[in-house]
Amino acid sequence: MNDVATTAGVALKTVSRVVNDEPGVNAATAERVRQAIDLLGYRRNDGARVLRRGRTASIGLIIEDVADPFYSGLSRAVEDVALRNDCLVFTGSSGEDPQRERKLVLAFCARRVDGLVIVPAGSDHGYLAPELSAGIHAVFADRPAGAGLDVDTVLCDNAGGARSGVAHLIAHGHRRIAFLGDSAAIFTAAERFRGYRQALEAAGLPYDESLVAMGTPEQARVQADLGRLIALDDPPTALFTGNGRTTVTTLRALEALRATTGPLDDHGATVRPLGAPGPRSLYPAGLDLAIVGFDDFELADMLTPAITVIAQDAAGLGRTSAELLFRRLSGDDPPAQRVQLPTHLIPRGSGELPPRSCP
Amino acid sequence: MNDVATTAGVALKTVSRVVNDEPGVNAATAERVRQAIDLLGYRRNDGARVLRRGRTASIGLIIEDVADPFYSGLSRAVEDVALRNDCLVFTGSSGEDPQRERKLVLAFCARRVDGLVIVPAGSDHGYLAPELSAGIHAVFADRPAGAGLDVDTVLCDNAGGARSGVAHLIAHGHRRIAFLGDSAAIFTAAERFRGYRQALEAAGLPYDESLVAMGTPEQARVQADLGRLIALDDPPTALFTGNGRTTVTTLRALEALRATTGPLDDHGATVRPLGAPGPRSLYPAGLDLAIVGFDDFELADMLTPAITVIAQDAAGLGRTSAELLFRRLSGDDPPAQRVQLPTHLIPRGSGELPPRSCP
DNA sequence: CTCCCCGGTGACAACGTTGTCACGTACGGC
DNA sequence: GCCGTACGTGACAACGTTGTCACCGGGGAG
Repeated sequence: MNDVATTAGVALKTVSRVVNDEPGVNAATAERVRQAIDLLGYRRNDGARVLRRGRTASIGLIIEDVADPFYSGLSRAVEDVALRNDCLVFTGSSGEDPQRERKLVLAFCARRVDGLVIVPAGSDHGYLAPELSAGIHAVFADRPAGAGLDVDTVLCDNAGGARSGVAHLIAHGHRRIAFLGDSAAIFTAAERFRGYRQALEAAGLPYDESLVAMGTPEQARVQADLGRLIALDDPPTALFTGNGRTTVTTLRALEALRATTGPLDDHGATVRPLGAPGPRSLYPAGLDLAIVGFDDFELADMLTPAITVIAQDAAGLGRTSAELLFRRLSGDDPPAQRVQLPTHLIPRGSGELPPRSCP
Repeated sequence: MNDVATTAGVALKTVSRVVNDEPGVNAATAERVRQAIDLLGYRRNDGARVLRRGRTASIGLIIEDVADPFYSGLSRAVEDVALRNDCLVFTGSSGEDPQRERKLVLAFCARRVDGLVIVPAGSDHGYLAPELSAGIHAVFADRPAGAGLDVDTVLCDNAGGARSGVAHLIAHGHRRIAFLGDSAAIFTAAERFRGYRQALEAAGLPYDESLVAMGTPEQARVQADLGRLIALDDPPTALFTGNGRTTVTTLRALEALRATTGPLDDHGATVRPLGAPGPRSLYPAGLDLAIVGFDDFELADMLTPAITVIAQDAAGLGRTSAELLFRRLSGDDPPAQRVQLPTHLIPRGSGELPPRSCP
């Protein structure tokens, strides 16, 4: 900028004015400055600008994993809102690791982002308190902040969604419904489990601990759990899966178990055209389970049978969080609020299967 | 930092030394400084640090859409490499819009990112030249830079992959193979189309323009094109789809066309257990097409039939690009290179279907 | 005893901006 | 002729760091 000023034969401040489209510069002078800028290939250093002005026009986004479709949808929505506010986005994946989350948050704060959208991995966010009181705004998305932090929070109706999914299975005649979910330490998983129990209770069905399997969505674990469920004296006729990853893993595990057992030949199984409603399984008893999954996923509608899901709105989560953040950044300062986004059930076939007839 | 110095009763510079773990500070003094830091909740302002030192320890990543699984895989890989180099990542989605790409790149440059990983949407990157000569390094991923820019580039073997996919179909007896791809203006689409023609030529098969349909992967367009293909006097017996999105859209379009035509009853169709090898279609002649798709996608293996694909390595693309970038950032300065990553064919069923027997 | 070196510390400028204030000129009204 | 005003412009400090250099006192070598 100094060079530009010298070249144009004006003072530093005049260049600054031209660069920032500030009024009060003679048109001829401005033109001379612009020529110097082009000549020297000058670009304003936003870092210095930020240092002087205080606002960085950037926000930090911390999610569990950009590569997960749920979070990448959320991510894109945040980015769009940010861009609309002339704001750039630092993105970081915590990978469900509270240490990495903390490191990223603090790194973003050291860069003096104006605000943060956080999908927390950990449950202790004490480390954020100094940053918040230093004026960095934070919004928690998908999961709430640890105790003692008074921040805006945007959640899905996890319990309600799970409740309606399980109720849907009950309405289709199921009485033994298993719950397969993520580790109970994760907020959303716990909430969905709560919804599961609420639905059972509302229908007057007993809660049976042996029908519950929660943990990391690894194929091996899920498959082992499914094996155990099927081997029960009174096995489940339906599954409720607690998130997209678990749903897919469960489908894969079922496929693997079927391959082990071997498909039945046509005895006792009804052949149905692909995609037709009301499919009946070709597989051994115990493996023809109804399924409802929490969270929609690509191609759920193209599987056989198509998978009934409780859809949550990842983009809505991101958009709402970002909008809340920018409202605060623009000076608005209402008390911290908690927003809950609705879910909705998409019946596709797998959730409408009746309990298998021949036990 | 000034406050910390005052509180601890030392000079500014001493605090700086403590904060940066520089040697030459008395242990007792350092301890006093650290207490003052904790007391005041001080965090170093990395913006100012950057201003003074020149390096920002951040890079910019521009992709087409974070929400697309291919790019989100790439994105995650870049992020991981960056984090390993203690570097933060600005992410931006261009949405295939050259203007937005340019805006994002320039915004990142104004923030003085150390380097850029770009999946270009446009083909004119003249605007980058000043930035490059200003010392910002750039690596192009997935698609090459516009003419005249001498930068590192990491690509997939698009032509080779498509060639092997089409050759696979030919090896399974197909002679009429349609190509459904993205707009020919997109580099990868053009390359894959080139591979398609190479494979035909290598097998001595004629190239028939009426078997080609390129454009945006919208359901309506793809469906119309499929309708046209099927209505040909000499319709294709196999499809090669040019990217993941197009593959999925094509599957959906086929499903829709089948629904229109209505499924056949059992006459002339062989019933097969789900997931068993060598499926035969239940659908009307003309709709039981073999398919090979470029780019793997989640659940491709769970569809009926499972979809044979040419897998490309999105994470590898991201990792390689980022590593190339960081090698340059660490001072290495070899001439710009072009890396090509291999693809590999994953046979799953849909690509091994023979041409339909009854025409 | 003198000299030199070294560990510990601090003063100061610089990084590239922008906000504040003040300067100088021209102009219209009294 | 004088004042007030408006406009165009510039000097300067400040943002929060860090690199450079200089200072001070103590201890070992000569």
